[in-house]
Amino acid sequence: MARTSYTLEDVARAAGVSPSTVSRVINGTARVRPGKLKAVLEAIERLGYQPNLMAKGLAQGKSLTVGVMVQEIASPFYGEMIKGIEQGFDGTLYHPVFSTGHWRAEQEREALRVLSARQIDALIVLDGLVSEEYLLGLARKMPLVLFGRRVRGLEHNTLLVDNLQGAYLGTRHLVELGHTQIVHIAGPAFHLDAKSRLEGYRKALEEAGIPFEPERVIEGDYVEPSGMLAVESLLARRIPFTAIFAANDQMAYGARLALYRRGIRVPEDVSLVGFDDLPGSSYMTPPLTTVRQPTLELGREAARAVLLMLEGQPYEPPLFNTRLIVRESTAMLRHSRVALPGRWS
Amino acid sequence: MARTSYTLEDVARAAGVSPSTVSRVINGTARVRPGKLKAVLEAIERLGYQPNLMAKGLAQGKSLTVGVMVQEIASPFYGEMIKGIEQGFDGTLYHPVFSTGHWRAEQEREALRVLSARQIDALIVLDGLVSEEYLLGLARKMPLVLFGRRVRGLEHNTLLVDNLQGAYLGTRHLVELGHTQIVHIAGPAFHLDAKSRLEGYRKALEEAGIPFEPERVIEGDYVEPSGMLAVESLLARRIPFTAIFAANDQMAYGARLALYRRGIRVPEDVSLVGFDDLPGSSYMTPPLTTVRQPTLELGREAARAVLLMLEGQPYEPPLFNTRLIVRESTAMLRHSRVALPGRWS
DNA sequence: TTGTACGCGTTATCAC
DNA sequence: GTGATAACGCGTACAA
Repeated sequence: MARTSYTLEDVARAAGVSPSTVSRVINGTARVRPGKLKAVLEAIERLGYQPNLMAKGLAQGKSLTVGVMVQEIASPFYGEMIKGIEQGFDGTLYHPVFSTGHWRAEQEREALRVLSARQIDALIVLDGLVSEEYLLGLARKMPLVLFGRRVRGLEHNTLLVDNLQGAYLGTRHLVELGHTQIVHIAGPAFHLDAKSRLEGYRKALEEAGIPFEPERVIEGDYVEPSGMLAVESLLARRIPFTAIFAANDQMAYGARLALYRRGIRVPEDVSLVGFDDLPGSSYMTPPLTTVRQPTLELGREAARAVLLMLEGQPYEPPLFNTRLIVRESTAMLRHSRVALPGRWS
Repeated sequence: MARTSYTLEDVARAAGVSPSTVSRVINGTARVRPGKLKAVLEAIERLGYQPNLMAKGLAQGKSLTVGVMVQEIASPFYGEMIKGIEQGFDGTLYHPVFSTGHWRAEQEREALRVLSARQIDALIVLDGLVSEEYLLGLARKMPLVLFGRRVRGLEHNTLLVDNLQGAYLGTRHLVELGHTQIVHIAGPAFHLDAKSRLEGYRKALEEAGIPFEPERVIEGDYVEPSGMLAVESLLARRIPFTAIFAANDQMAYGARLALYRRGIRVPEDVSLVGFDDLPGSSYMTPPLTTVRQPTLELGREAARAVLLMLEGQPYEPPLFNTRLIVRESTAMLRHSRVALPGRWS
């Protein structure tokens, strides 16, 4: 295993100039005589020289690396965001480095520790439970972009989605189809999004003059099994319903399976609405009506925000809107098929 | 923004020792007098000192970073592998850094370039089209672990899954249920896995005395829409079938939707088998019978292999087995319901 | 056992 | 314009 790669000095020697000149050519830091410029460029080409980013980082006190703390790397939702973040850094000198928190404050801190040891220049935090003080402390040290949390003092670093409006749209869609017995499978109570979506559901009901009943809200944890359990619980408690609004698509998938197991048809017997519009939702059987959240764009915007902050430019985060995607899991309520608890349990 | 973090020298000063002693304490490079050791440890603790990995890397010619070239970061399949890789490096000093190739040789090279600029110490390559020579060249420079490809000379760096056997199991399952009109939605021909799975399908048919008919094989591209198109093409050409073996779960999802659209029931009219056992497959309607590939374990093993190679230890890759997961998308063939092309098109 | 001095590959600050 | 020279923060011979 000979020398693994060339150094700036090698290039300088090959081009017959000083290392500083080579550096200047590479970074465009200063003008150099055309002749030398050409010689340097050729030498770089010929040797296949690649700058060592660690050395560059050491010298400049930068790492050209942006840390991303994500909760789960293999979830369809975060997957899209990660993809967006990657795209956002594409073509720049910066590169994202990921670390996972698994929704546990302790692991999140560990993840952040790992990232900071790598001298990240900026940080993107997707959801999580780590304390606000901790985040505020980080924000003092480097550009920080937050998603899914609201922290006082970090308003300008936070990407917001109008979850309340989205949930309102989803629920109103069911109301417009004639449904009145609409249950809600909510997300975890400590989750900001979940709270907003519950509010949106409530708002749509109230607007339609349908009484809000707490027993019609089941709290899940944003993954499939909880959606399934929610439906089973509803059925076991003989709570009648003709429509379900799930706080995210994954729980809607779970709910859909529970209904299938009981022979309850979607959408003939029960209409189902999700939230997120995951890539798989258009392939659910039947394709899922859901509230689209611009996940990919959110990731791209997070990267864009970081890049701007890194340049010292001001950043004003936009409010992201959601939109209803009507597919085939929702249908007009037909009275002959209203859910009869007795029939299902 | 004051000084962002402490240096080894700060710790040395605080502990009243020399920087080298601090270094020795941190790396356990040599024994130090208990008194000083204690002082150093306390200083580290008190200052909250964290070593600068870039400087460390520069000094040792290592980056403690492992590059991972993956084709798609937001796919359920690669998502699981990435998760496994992350888990595999957890608790070690190494950290994975990802870059995506999108199944395009040019982008793959770019991704590899980006990674090598970061001085990665080792590389994990998941699938792809970049030339064998290129991979061989990389393997000469650093530990390399390959998945999804076979390259002469890199046999000991390659993680292999017995795809042929898996496809055989999936197809045989259909045969055992009485099916004889079994179509295959294959993966891209240039894909090694796809070829093996096609062979497995063929082997199971031949073993059962069922003639292999090329027109019953439709080539897809491993994503949902192609599975949908495959079924539509079959139907349009009035090729009768009572069972589908899809080369991966994502295409099975697409096929399932096409069947739903035509009112063809699964499994009553057509049985469906996939491959991979993605996290979502147990929530398909009906839950998908599929051939499980130990994706998470593969990721973990890739990390383990890299770690061993990094230590200069010999590595002998195991052959990963698949196993059939029978769920509800397959059923005994009932003659009264054999697919009648006339009825469906 | 411990400290000093140097080098890792690059950029930044000087003079020239 | 250009080239020495000194950092950047750490590991590591070497000397003590």
